[in-house]
Amino acid sequence: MASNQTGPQPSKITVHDIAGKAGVSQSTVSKVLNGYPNLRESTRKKVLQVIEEMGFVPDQIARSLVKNKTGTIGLIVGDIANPFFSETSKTIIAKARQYGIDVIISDTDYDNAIMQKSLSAMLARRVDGILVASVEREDPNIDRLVERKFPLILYNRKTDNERANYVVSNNSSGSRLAVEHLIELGHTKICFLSGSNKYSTFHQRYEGYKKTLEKHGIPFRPEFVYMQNNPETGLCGFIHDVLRLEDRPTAFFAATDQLAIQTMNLVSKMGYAVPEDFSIVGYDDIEISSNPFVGLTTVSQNNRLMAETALEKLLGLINGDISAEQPIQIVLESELIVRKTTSRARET
Amino acid sequence: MASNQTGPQPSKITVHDIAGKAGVSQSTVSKVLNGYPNLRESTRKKVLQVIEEMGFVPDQIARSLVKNKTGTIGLIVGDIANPFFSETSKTIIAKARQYGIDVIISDTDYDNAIMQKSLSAMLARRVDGILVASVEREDPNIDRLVERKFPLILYNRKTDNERANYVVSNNSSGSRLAVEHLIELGHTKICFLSGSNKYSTFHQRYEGYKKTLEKHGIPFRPEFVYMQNNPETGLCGFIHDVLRLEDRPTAFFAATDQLAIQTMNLVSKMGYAVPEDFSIVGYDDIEISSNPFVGLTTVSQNNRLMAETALEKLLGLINGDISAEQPIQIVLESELIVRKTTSRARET
DNA sequence: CTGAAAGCGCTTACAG
DNA sequence: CTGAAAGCGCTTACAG
Repeated sequence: MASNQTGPQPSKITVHDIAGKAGVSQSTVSKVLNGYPNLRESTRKKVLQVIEEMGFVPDQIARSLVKNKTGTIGLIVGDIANPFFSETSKTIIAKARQYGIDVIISDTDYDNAIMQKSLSAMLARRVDGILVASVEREDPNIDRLVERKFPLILYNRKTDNERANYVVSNNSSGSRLAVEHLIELGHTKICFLSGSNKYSTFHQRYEGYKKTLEKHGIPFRPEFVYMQNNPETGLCGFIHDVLRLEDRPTAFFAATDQLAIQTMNLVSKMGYAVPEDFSIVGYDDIEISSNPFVGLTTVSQNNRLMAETALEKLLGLINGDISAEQPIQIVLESELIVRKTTSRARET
Repeated sequence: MASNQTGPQPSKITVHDIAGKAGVSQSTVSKVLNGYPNLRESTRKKVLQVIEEMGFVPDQIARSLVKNKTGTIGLIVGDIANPFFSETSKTIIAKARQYGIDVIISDTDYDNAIMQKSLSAMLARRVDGILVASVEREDPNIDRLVERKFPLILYNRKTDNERANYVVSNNSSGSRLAVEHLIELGHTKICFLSGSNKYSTFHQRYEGYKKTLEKHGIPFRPEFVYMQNNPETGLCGFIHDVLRLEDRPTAFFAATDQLAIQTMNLVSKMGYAVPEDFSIVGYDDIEISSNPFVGLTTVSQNNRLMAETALEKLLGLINGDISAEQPIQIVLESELIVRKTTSRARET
């Protein structure tokens, strides 16, 4: 009976208190709480009334312990300040709330060590399932969860593990859309600007770029490819170098809107005009891109659908509506949005 | 002994299993887990080894139940897709992780009903404390928590409740910076564009705008103020109306970068140039604003500091390092960042 | 239709 | 230095 140091904290009222006031047993209170059917209507009423009067809210921690289910899921993103992640998180959080489930969020900053820690913290906290928005193509921690058949859905990026559940968009065909648009405009010297190959998204966008060139009989040129692990540092140097080439590019296809916008900034600082001197296509259709001041031509993924699908499948897995035997593997199509950063190539 | 429907889920290993293998009692295992000092070094070693071997991770749910502490906090934002909220969330999530505490996130979409539900869900889930990034000036649910002295820190926006803990920036002086900059450039006909008055941020920015005009002997004109509850809908109409006035404004001070950028778009569509025809100042310094294509002059809050301070204070409250007797009320200063959307007024 | 009892997986006095 | 026991706040068979 130590005095509570936080002061007049209304000392927790429990199912036991309700039972007392209502003149029933704990079990009965619990049964009304859980919608148990065979209860006399009058006792249900009475209990409900006392609960209301005392403002009782059952303790989810205790409930979780016995039910072996917490009503929480984990959400792991690469960078919540990146619009793609925050927009999909918003969808997931809103939808989860509708189902009464809470989300524990983690931001890995694309760091494997943090990913691992987040995963194990979430498991220790007994989340019912996990959504991962950014994995590398190889990730042993994810493999372990897949093997255990722990409810897990990767979205946006997937691992190479063939048994993993994922909801991604068709990055290869997205690239094809972008590159063919450029080709139709008469461009043949097209640079590819991208993030690291260790992510399936960039890997596939890169493959799509190469295949599309090949399909149209355009030679692939390694010196036209920028695919740094650290996309922020070297872009400026790359652009300068590639523009110094005798046979320089007339167009840039960036695997990311952020990269596309940086490129726009760089070339305008160098005195060039977009799209007059260079056509630029991005990928992602983040919010800024549609801003009239930017007007970036880009490949748009259906973020909302991706996030909703991922959550829906996860919940299905959790409550057993969906069998965990067959991996869930969903590929969404993307579309090209033509705005004002692309135009006909000057020299054909 | 029902067969587990999820299959070869490695049936949960407990402190009891560890105790068995290590030849000690549960209590002892628990003691090494909790760093209890008086233990023979050899038994500690032994237990640690078994834990390692079996890959045992203690169940946080069970631990939370008995410790009456969950190691989680709640984070409530108005709109995670808004850069201000996602950037501050990132800071909070990262810092919380360093302390080993998990964050349950909620996005209210500025809806009071969702706010209330989020709050009670978090309490039921027994979070150790709550951070709220967007409250209205009046909020009875918050008042109740304040009265109970539940660990709670408001940041960015605060309620009118004088006992509430908060970390905000000085919105009034931020406005003064913006308006005086415009006045120095020779502007006297300055519009104020803002979100709803029901938020302390906008309320104070509005007050700052009015006071600064007054201080400089410039008459306040109600027709120059746009302060809709729904900022997205009516801006276009307002701009058109105000520009049709005989004595029309030469500058716009927007209480939000988003509003400022929308205004830039609107007036450019109408054929005007910024800053030649109109000067525009924003508030927030979101990422796009520094983009060379936008180059918005704006008031910058120290988001990172605000978020860090809020979390730090919350943790202090939770572990009792900070007394809950005196409200924690911190006001951070902001600065003006002059870029290229403001210039000298044409007609003086 | 209702209640007594056991138990979820831990921790914490209390004894020894 | 270590263990037996009680308990955190619920739910769930099992009896009746």
